[in-house]
Amino acid sequence: MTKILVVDDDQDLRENLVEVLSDADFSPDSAGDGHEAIEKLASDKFDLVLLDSIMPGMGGMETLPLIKRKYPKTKVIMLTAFSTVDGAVEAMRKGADDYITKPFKINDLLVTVRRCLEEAKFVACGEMLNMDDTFKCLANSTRRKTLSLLKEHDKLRFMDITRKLDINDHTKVNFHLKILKDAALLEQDGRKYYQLSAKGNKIIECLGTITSC
Amino acid sequence: MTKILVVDDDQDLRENLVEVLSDADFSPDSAGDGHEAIEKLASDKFDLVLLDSIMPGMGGMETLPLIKRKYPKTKVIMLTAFSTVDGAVEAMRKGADDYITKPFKINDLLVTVRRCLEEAKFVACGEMLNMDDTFKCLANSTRRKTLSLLKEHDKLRFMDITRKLDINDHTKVNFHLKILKDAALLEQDGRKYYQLSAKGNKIIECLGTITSC
DNA sequence: AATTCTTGTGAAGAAAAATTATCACTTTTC
DNA sequence: GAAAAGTGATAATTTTTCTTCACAAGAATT
Repeated sequence: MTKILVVDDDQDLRENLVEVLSDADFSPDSAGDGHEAIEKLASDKFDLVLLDSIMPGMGGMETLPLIKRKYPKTKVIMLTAFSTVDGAVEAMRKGADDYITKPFKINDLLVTVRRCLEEAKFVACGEMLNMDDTFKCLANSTRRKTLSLLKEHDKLRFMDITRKLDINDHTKVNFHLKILKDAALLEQDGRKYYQLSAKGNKIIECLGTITSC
Repeated sequence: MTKILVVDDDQDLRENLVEVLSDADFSPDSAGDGHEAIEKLASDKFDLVLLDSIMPGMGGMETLPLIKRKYPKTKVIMLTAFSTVDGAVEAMRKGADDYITKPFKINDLLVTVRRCLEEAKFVACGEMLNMDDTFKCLANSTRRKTLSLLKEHDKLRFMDITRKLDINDHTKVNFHLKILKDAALLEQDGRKYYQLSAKGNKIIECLGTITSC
């Protein structure tokens, strides 16, 4: 059952939303401010949070980055009464997955909620890919260098890679290229040029972030 | 030199922005619509794109996802005359890094541009140096599980980890914990509780991103 | 107070996996 | 036809992981 946490200081709205979400076959819970939301999230796993941006105590704008840091997979939709473009942009920059202004039609909210969850599902299925191979691949510096070479020069041939890596034994490079290919981090086009796959590209992106800490 | 591409159908604004950006020590170029922008991006590497959302031909909203798919590292700031919350949210969802409504003060634009570029610099700076231990660490699924356990429950004791991993031989867990400690991904407090180090925390965050591609 | 159980740590050798070196071969290019 | 590019398989080597034993500190039990 998909669990949704409703965070709003307006008790009426909260109860109303909980009821609507229940009717829509979700499993909702609610919190009255940011602190309570953090507590609920710590004790229970939620798929999505509906977060009011302005609340007494800890508001949604402060809570949002905390939630996203600790539970990046949990989707967050911001709700707000006073809608400004700046506010919306700020919320999205802080990691909100969507943004809805009050008053809203229940149906619009449900549409947004479902869309968010669909995206989550899409992401989750990618997780099925065995990450083990991916990480095993990345454990080797020759292979990491190969990936970053291919990031820089979009396409390279076998011997180009060998020379750029400054490795005299070309069969050794071949060995590593095969492993990279098996992990689907790179692929070959018709002319035997090696290039990063979509997955390889993403990985390389993430590598940048990791490497800079 | 930081290269910026200004994409707007209004020639006056375009020339104006190019001049301002030049004065601010950037290296600007410009395009009159989405197609032209794509062409310029293909032939030249840009660090940032200022993209008008509404243009004859191909508008910014269509161009944005194309740019972001092909050049994920290139920052994109959307510019738009008719500002609606929905429009801003849509742009951010499509991968814009920021959003500015016209008319804007030149200074505000420069502030936004510089902030975007700072973030880019942070991501880009890392070369793959002495990350070897870190990646070797992550290559093992037991260790990855350990890290994510510690992400969930902030602190854990040795035997807690052993049981949660469902491993009967505790010395095996000890072996992996030592490796994690050596790689500075986790640390122990005075009461022998294991917890993620700052580095470990960052890695775990990245892990989330990697896992979802 | 002695002992038993649980927790926690370390280390050496065995087993498994990853990496390298070597050889053998095909295809492409000049 | 010779040189270079490219691929694959196998044995040797190195690294990683697992197993087993050994030991110490603290809590709980007798």
